Amino acid sequence: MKNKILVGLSGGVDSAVAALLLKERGFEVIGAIMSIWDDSLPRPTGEGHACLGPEEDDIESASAVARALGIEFHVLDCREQYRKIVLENFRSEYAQGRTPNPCVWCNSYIKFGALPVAARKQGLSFSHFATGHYASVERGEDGIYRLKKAKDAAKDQTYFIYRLNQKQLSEIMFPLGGYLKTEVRELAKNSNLPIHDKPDSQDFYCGDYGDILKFPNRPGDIVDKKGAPLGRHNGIWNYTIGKRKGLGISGEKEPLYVARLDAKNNRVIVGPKSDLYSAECAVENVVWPEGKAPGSSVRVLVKIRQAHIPAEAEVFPAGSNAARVVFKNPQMSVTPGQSAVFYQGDTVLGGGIIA
RNA sequence: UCUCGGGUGGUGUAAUGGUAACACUACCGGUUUUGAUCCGGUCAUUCUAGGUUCGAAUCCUAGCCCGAGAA
Repeated sequence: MKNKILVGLSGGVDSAVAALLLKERGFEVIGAIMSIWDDSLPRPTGEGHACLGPEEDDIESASAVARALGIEFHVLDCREQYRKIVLENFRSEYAQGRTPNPCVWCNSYIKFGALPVAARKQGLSFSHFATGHYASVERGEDGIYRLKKAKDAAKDQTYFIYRLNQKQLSEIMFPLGGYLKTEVRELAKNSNLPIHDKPDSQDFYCGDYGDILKFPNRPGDIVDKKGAPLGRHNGIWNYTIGKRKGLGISGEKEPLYVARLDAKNNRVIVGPKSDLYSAECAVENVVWPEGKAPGSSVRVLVKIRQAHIPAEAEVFPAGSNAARVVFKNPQMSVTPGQSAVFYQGDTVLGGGIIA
């Protein structure tokens, strides 16, 4: 008996090759793309490919891939959930002077949440759900599913999907986990997939974030640690901790970075790089993919943003959904709203949102 | 009005006779499935007008402007 696999297509190379590989392995494959773009939003002006944007082209690409592979293809409406969960979080976090990571929310609750649910609601039946993410899932001898890093360390996406739970992990397949990006492109090309030379998408949204946030300007001071005004801003949501560009403060001996966002007083606090290091941080909304929090503190490697080199740290669980992270060496730009993901070797042990 | 000091790119400084340096900002590009970091690149003929000199940001003269002081 063949398992039926639903593959989440994006219109890009990775998901296309994921579907290709599954098909070659003899699975019956169904393709689906989720629709998240809300036409009431202004059309982004920027160039390039982003997750959120008018999606006719992506749907067309995904459809072409499905045709090339000879598989079923469906468009699943996830707009409502996307708006409620991802965009809502995006706005509320920025409003509080925090820096959200929409990819984390989208993956856990839309791609690996609303999407398969919508598919089943539409009558599709499948045993597993696959995507083109660079990550791996392994089932241990103890029956527990573990999320592990991809072979291609540079492309590993576990940081974005650490919130997946046992139920989700049990039905997920990541066909690309053992491949390098270069190999994936090669496969796409050799199989004549129509999108083999499509550039990687990189952004969440390629327009002006203000279009999504819809916040009116709220000017305030940019100050140094002592509170001395150095410049002005039009809204603290235009800044994130560690940001250097765009401050417009000249004549300093060394570059200034955003050290803190003070939502209450509508101020951006800046300082030299040396002001950006934190020895520890509190993490909330913590999840433990294996099921429950460790009984005691654990030594792990913690990644506090995508492209951060994981840092040695000790995590002290506080109840089931909070924790305190103490870094061995202070880390730069520990940013509230971003995720801290805990790794033991290649395995994702848990993670949460930096408080 | 007088005296002293000073006027170099968007900002802060350097170069005191040999064709303008450094940092910051800004912009452009690269890296990056979070507009972060990081990396590369670009941006001044030195307040104005004369003069001295083979040659001046650097010396001289006048003007303009800024700061400090002065019945």
